Amino acid sequence: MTTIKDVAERAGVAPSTVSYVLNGSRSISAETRERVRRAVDELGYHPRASARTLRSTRTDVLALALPRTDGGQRAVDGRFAIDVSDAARRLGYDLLLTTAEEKAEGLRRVARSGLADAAVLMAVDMEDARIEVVRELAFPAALLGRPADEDALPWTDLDWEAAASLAVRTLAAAGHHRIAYLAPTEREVLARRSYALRGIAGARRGARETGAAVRVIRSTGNPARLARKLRALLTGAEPPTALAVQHASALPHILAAATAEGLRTADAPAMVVIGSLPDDPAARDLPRIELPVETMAAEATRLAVAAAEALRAAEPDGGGDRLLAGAIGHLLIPPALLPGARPLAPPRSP
Amino acid sequence: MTTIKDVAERAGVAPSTVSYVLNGSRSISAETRERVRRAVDELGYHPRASARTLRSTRTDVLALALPRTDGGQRAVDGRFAIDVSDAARRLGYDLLLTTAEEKAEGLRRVARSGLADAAVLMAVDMEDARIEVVRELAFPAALLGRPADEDALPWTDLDWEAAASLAVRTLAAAGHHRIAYLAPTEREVLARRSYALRGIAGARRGARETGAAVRVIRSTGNPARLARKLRALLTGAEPPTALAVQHASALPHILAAATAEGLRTADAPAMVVIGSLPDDPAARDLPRIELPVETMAAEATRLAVAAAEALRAAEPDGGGDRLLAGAIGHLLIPPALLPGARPLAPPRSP
DNA sequence: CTGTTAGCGCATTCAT
DNA sequence: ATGAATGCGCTAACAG
Repeated sequence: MTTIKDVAERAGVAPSTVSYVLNGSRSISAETRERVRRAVDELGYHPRASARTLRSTRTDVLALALPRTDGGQRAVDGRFAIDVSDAARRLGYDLLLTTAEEKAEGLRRVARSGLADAAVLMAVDMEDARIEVVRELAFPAALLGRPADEDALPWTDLDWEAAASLAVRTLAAAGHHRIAYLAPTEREVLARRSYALRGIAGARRGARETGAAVRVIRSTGNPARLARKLRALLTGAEPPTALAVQHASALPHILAAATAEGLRTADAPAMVVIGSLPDDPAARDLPRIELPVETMAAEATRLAVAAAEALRAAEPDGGGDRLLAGAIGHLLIPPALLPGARPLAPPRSP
Repeated sequence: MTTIKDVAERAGVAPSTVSYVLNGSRSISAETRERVRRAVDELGYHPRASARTLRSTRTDVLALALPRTDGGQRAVDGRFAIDVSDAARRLGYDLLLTTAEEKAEGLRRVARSGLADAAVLMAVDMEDARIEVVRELAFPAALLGRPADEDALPWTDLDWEAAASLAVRTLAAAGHHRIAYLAPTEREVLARRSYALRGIAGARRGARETGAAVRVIRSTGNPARLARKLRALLTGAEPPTALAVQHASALPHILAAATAEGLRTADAPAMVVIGSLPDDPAARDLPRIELPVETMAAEATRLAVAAAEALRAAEPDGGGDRLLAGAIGHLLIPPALLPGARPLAPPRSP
């Protein structure tokens, strides 16, 4: 309830002087600066964000557009959300969560009401409707994921294709000729999620590069169905001798099934995991390519902030949105294979 | 860039009329209402949040105060964050994440700058410094966790004490007389996190109630140290025949160690899990008491919103903060034991 | 340079 | 249904 006027009165100066002291946007004599400082402290004054924003058209808030997903995915999404929040805070921004119910409605609402300066978009699809939305609104945004059109907006992502290919090549190099690639869930594939499609493409590329037979299996969020699928795979004709697993969140299920069906996972896993969370204890002992959550979060945040600043810089002139197209940055993160506790198993002799 | 004035002009009415139409805070003739509606659509008008807030002193934003935790915990916290975001949206609020770096600084900043109408506080400690902060600022808040002082603020929580006690009693009823209780990490215990201390208290109570010998072991986030701890426990003198596990996020590690050391987890687990996430595949097959994330998130959000509304209702009078103390709600959620895929193992004969 | 005055940004709401 | 006042902080223009 205390305003800049109260502070000014108490310090015996004009309101504008207080503003200048607080923003440092002008030199003020050390003596009055001190007086103002003291008045601020004594009154516990803090500028009203809404007033500041109304005047300056900046909110110092970033929006994070989350997808609406099922429970299994939420832990991963939430992890990203927290890391983005950390990164944002380090750049002086707060983070507003936007769980997009329908289409891009939440994002649209946040952008148009001026609740945020820029947005980070999670769970990017190959052709993502939100890209059109933010462009149409000329709202600064960065993608946490790599869309089909790489020049539409700045983005960052793990190189899923390279990761999947690396996983397959690693297994092939260990002597495996029949490999199963456990992709993300059917649902994610059908939604054309970027990471899912690129992972599958990478698996296929790995097959071509090595000559190994790679069977791509779409996973499922339903544990019972997943177990049946895996059993059918491992007990069927020409079963694979190794597994590359992109559906990392189901790892415990997969390990259980693989162990039960004799894939030698317990003492020497014939398995590589792709995109596991850095602290996932289920993946810890396996050879794996981790999801670089922190790097991705930091970079996407940086790109979003950069886009917001570019817009502010361009605005005064009037040229505006065309200019921005040229300055779109990317960060494609190469996969790193972590060895796991035990070396990769050689294939069982048939 | 389009304002309420533009709309008014296009519709041939006064700005205030547009406002009334948009907020429905007054009856307007059907005819002009239509004209205004059309003008809004044609211009794509959306009210500026900062202007609205400046005037009305409400933001329709809720703050979520997150703790600063290590990676392992972040997935759980993030899950909560998303569920709170969902719940908030359903009540017409957006959610602002506040990763509290030092003490309650983030929360304080958000409250004082008027960025949010109320806060939900996560990861509550027994004596939580943030409680004092929000009371001092007269900022509406609800706790996602049960503090020592249960009447300071509204809160909701799983009844961890009852849950731990139930877990111990369940194991005892299955014939186990020596039980180990794997509590949360040392770090959480030392931070005096409410759920950790109450869980341990419940385990002790369970021991008293059943006469079973219950050894409480604090866990650790370091997998290697955890493995050593478990090995020492299971191969030491008088090893437990069953495990109650509150450190659910380390479950894969714990299962591995328990299996290796001969606790019969693989075919018939002598184990109950307390506070696992609803979709955690690692806990799925075990008898467990799940963390009711969705219920807790919804309730905490509801309480926070209720607190905000109570404050708004009280404000005009002038009575204010004293009034609120009487209307503090709680929701203590009783534990529910889910059976797991296989029945609980009888103890091995010694 | 340092400090002050005045006007602006936009939606809400009380009188008229 | 309208006009005008209001909420709060920023900043250009002005004065010392």
